[in-house]
Amino acid sequence: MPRKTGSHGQITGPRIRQAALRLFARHGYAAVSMRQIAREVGVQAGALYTYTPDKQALLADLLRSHMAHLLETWAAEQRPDAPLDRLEHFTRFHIAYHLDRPDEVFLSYMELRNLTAENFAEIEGLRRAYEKELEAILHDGRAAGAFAIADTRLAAMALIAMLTGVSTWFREGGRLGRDEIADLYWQMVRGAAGCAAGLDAAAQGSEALPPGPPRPAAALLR
Amino acid sequence: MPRKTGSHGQITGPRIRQAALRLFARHGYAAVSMRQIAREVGVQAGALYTYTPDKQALLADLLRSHMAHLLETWAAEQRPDAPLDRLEHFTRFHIAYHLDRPDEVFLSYMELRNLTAENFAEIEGLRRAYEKELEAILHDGRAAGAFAIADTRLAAMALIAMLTGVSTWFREGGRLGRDEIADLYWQMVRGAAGCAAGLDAAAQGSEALPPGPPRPAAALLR
DNA sequence: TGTGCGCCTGAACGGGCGTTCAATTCAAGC
DNA sequence: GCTTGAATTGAACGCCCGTTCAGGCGCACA
Repeated sequence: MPRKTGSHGQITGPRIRQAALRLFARHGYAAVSMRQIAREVGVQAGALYTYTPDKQALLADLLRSHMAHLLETWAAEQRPDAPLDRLEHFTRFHIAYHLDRPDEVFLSYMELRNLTAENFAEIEGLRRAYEKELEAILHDGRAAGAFAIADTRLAAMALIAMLTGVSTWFREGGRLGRDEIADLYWQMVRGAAGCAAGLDAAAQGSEALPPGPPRPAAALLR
Repeated sequence: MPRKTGSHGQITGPRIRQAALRLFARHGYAAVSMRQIAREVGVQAGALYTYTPDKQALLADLLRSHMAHLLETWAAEQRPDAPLDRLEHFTRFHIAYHLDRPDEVFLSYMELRNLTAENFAEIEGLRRAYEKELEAILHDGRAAGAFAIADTRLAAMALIAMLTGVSTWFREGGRLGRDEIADLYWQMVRGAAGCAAGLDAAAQGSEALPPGPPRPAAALLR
């Protein structure tokens, strides 16, 4: 069983996945060819098939491992007990995780439709599991009287959509830093959850950034 | 100038746009061929080029007319004066408009990256204009002391992301009706804006759908 | 009834697609 | 230094792509 140390297999495999992730996220699954991916890796197109059975499996693997890693990372977090703290924890975790992985996030939201039915069902299941994590927080918090939420399922979908949206406009080095953004989103999430402390804290927030003088709203983000 | 009444030009043109919209939204711009569009219309591929200079212009036209129509429709709305009413009006308008046009919405969010730089700049400008409409509401409302919003630009992006997200999970005939959905989203928007009346109304909302007994959260939407 | 033209066909163009595979390279183990 | 087998090449397969264009059809007008 020769050829172990000098073997490129341990290197080329990840490089292919990395190149595919970048290109799929930038141009879309259907618009990227296997030859483009191979060129990015510095290899001929045929070599890709040592590492993936086909293009579809390459996409499915990327989405599956992104969702699995998200769930694992979330599961490994230390969780607070109080309803409000749990919600804040989820909010800040979600934003930080998504800001760190713009390509993965983009891919996971855009390319679900390019999965075969079987792969779609699997990835969709992982996404549901993540949504259920937030829904459980909302549900428990409501039962404890901490949140005023009429429908926890819809609220979970709405909040995740709001939070994930950050990665569509965030640019490194833009007007707002990561911590600032997390603070601002948390303020809105708290309010949307109808939590009792929301108003006071929001008032504090708008003191920190005074509401009176209309700051120039044009030269904004990106 | 013969051939007027029996001319198919008035029919085929719109049919091409309609077919392209449906197919682009379902499968993605890059994954749909001109031949597929033509087949859907019942015509040969070459005939498409009587109505569009190329595939890119077809996409750009669809996105441009969607955004333009959105802005026109919004401009034609009767607008209330009070900050809270303005925000509610925008919220319900946005949800109703987007629920009625799932394909257009999907396309406008997914295919921006497939536009040429020139087309992208134009469509992006229209989208900015729409975002500015919400931002103005938030800005004025904050100045009037009705909202507790630290950053109106971020808040506008966050709220639009949240509201637009409805079209990713809404299915006709699902668990929640349109009016119910609009009510629930409005409740969350009001809270996120930190508006003073938010808490009371949210409490009312969770009376209407009692928070106590954990309703089955599984057989949910779609 | 003939003419003009809007509309559409159907074939063709050059090129890129996903995938396969025999042949080659080359380092590790014997 | 020979064997072995993983890694990779490069050519080939059949197919579909976006786009062009000469030609023909059929209706409104003269």
